[in-house]
Amino acid sequence: MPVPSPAAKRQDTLTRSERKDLTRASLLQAALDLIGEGRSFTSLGIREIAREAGMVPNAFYRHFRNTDELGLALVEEMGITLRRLLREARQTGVAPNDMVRRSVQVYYQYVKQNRLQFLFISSERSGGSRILRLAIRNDVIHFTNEMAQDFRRLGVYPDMPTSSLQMVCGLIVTTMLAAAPEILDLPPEQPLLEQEMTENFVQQLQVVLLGAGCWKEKSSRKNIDQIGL
Amino acid sequence: MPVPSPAAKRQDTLTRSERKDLTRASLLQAALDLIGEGRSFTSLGIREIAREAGMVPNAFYRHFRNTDELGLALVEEMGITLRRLLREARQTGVAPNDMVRRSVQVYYQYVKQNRLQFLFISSERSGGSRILRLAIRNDVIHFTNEMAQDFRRLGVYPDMPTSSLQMVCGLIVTTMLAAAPEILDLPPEQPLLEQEMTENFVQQLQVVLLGAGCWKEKSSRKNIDQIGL
DNA sequence: TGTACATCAGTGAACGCGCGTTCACTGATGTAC
DNA sequence: TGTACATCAGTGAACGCGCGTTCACTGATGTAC
Repeated sequence: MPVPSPAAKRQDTLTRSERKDLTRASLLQAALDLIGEGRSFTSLGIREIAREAGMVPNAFYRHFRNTDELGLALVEEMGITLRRLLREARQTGVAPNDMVRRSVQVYYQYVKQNRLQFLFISSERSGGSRILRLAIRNDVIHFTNEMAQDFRRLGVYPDMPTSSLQMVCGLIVTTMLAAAPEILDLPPEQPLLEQEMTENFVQQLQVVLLGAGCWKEKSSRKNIDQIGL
Repeated sequence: MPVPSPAAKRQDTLTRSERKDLTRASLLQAALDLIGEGRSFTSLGIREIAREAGMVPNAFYRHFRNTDELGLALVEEMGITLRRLLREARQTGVAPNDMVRRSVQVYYQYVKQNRLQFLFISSERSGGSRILRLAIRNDVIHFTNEMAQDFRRLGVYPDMPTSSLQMVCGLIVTTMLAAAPEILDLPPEQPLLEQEMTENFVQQLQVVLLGAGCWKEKSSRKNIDQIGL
């Protein structure tokens, strides 16, 4: 009879609900892994996910009623990931030089490190099931508002009304999220392409921030129209 | 025996290949219709599309080898739609007042009128099959470049180098495309929500154009950093 | 112009397969006494 | 602490169904003479 390894022994001491949580987590991970293999979440089936997680198909029902419900759990995970991103960005602080470039680099690394989650968000944000789409959009709005609060707290654009600050942050978030799928589709080991994309991204954010700096409610519109567009 | 109606008679005079083109078009329309019913393109099947088009499943193969090939045909249609949008915007000309707001209204109407196509682009732009995704991204780059050429021709930002103009147009297009799914998910008959969304959209574009107006290659970066972000 | 033959868009039936869902079950974990 | 029972996460088998794909076909349209 084999002596149980420390790991096995540790597993043996888990309670039933702890084991259940582990299985649930492995279902979530299985779905993400399948997405990582190029499948789209919308096309995943219960049997497929259960198989990838190494269990019998109907065991799925002990954890989720259908794939949409599993999707909502993934959205929740993503919410946590986004909040973590903001926290990290906050800790980077308001550096004096090249702030935008550094933020872009942080974001770039973050997207690559959380590849599967960003793949999931990017593709389900406007495709697939309506329930999932709205849940993601809700989280994105949340994220945008938190960013606006951070701006306020850090004294960025101190004279700007809150609603305008939210509008500007919405624009930044849109730009960020649009960049994610391009980052993820980038062929690996192509530092030149990578640099070009990053540079483009940096410049776009600079344009937005510059515009926000000049922006003053209604009064500025006339000036814009005079620019000639 | 019934006298053939003028329409039927006209149909009778169609050549074989003309009839084939009509069937093909009805398959494309069937796919779009199913998307309009809330289905995502990725999850559509050959049998489903053929059924919606009123034909036997295997007739599908006379026109496309698989759903991806049909998707590429839809992307091509979309390319035409986008070019039409640019042409219409061009004809509107460089009006002196409230240019941005008017452009947004044109775009808003355009998205609603071409609802199914924009639903298709929005959801397949970053989800689903890689082939489709890349094809759409290619068309979007094309669209962006054409917009940049229009800007140049119309003398908008005359001192800006072409690469920067493209960067700015990329930002505008990103913002436009991000707005599409929100426009499409808007509950109907809610003029207040509609107005809020439009207003937000207008302001975001104003910020971008304002920023582009101040933007001057490398020299401006220092200023941005001094803003405090 | 009329006839005989070729083409080919669409049909109808059939196939094997993986799907979602159900059912009765097993046996380890948890609980009450 | 030990025992008897309840709970319930995961199993194994089965179901009916719609899927993609194949095959031989039909009959109107097109072509060659």
